[in-house]
Amino acid sequence: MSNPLIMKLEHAAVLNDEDRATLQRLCSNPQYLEKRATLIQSGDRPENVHLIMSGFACRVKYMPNGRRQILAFLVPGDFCDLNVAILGAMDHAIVMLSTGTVVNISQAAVEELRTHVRIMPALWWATLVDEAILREWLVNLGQRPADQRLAHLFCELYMRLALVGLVKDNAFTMPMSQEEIGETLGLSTVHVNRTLQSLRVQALITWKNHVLVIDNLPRLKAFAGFQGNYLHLEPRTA
Amino acid sequence: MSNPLIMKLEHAAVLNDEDRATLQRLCSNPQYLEKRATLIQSGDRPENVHLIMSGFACRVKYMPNGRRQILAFLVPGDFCDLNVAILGAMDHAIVMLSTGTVVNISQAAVEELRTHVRIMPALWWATLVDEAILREWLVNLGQRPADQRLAHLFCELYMRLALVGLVKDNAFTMPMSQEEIGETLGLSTVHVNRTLQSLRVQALITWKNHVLVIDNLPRLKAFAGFQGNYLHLEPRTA
DNA sequence: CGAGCCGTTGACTGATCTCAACCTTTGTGG
DNA sequence: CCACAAAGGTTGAGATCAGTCAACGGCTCG
Repeated sequence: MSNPLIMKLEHAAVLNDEDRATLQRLCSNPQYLEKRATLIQSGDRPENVHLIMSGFACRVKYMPNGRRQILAFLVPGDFCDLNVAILGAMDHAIVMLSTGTVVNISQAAVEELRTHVRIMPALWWATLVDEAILREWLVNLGQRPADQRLAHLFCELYMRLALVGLVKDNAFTMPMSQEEIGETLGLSTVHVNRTLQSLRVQALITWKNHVLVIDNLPRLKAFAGFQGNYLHLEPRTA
Repeated sequence: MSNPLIMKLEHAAVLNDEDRATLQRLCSNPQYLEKRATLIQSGDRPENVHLIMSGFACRVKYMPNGRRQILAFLVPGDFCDLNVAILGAMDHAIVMLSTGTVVNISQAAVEELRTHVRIMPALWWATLVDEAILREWLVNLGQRPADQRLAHLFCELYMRLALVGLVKDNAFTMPMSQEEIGETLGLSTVHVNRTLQSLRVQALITWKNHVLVIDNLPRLKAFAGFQGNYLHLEPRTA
């Protein structure tokens, strides 16, 4: 057993066994979902909160011209819409990028969760880290050329997936297509393809069968200009 | 008297006179700041929370090559670092884009503020709207060409500034330079300049002496593909 | 009156996009 | 087990949006 939510929140707060049990109890009854399944539509006022247990999902906005922009990757341990009750309605959709499992948590259970003194700040920490990631993605689109943009995304995923135990032998599963990477980074599919080849030629990455291997993470980080502080993983001194 | 913080939060929650008095009390003793003054450095663990009362500031990340990406505009009524205590350290800086006034609020006062049942959710609403704006900026950089990108930014500023009473006769103050707009939208200064001229020629905007006039907002919105729902200003039905 | 910042313009370069074709892998039904 | 279709990956050629460099003009402020 290894619960990605618990693994993630352990980085935000010191939890005790009771906290862990509370969180574990939430995660029963996961629901199986296919790739491309829409978890939440833009405009929805979901009654349940969704938590990714396995597989990848993404936040996405659809444009009038038929294109779309992927706004975030949601990996195991990530909430999709924890705070939607505060905002009222979703301003974007949530879509699966792979098959996966998701648990539905009622608003009442979320409210109950927020009464736990160590869990509540950890949940807000997760929300604020999501926002910090969003800021770094803006830097990525605004300032970095395509090759560094790809490399930076890979570094971030490496760090985030390592956090929940999904990196093994410097490798992790990348279920999304090149088109979806393009929709994430504001690049055309063709250019993503050529850029990936360039990264492979430079021996910065290997990508085959939806598995990404990063043999030399420091080198990839240097290439991308990756500074991981925005993930706020350093133990925080009181 | 018109307090931008109160005006803004009235859109998030129903406040009573006591709430308004509490908020008003916070905003005494504003500090005057020059353009380009750094409010907070990246890495700081501020003891005080900063609230913009007049003028513009921005969130910004500096790149190793000397460039920078502006991540958000902070306008009157916006908090700079309301939740920094949860994250531990700032992952970006806050810099003034114009002269302005800012109030410093101690962490203790913020904690006290969060005990008010109507104010607390309004503060989280403000944080989540900031995140929603960030998502839309990502769409802006990832999907829209330069002219629509500029137009979209102007539409958003119009809406946000109208909220705090800073739009008069379809016009508002735009204190930032073209270079700073470029740093915001991931465009070169030269290209911002040419794109602005193009918008002027199309009679979509007028910009002179740091005042932006939008005579026909619906037309500008249509041009930009602006959908304001991400600002979450609609009155929320319970 | 000069310095410096900001805005403007022209010429050239280059990163990325589009379109279109073709190849490879995967999944499915016969 | 094969045949085919569909999806995803790859390649080439040409177009274009946006960047760079460099010069110049006009304010503003000391």
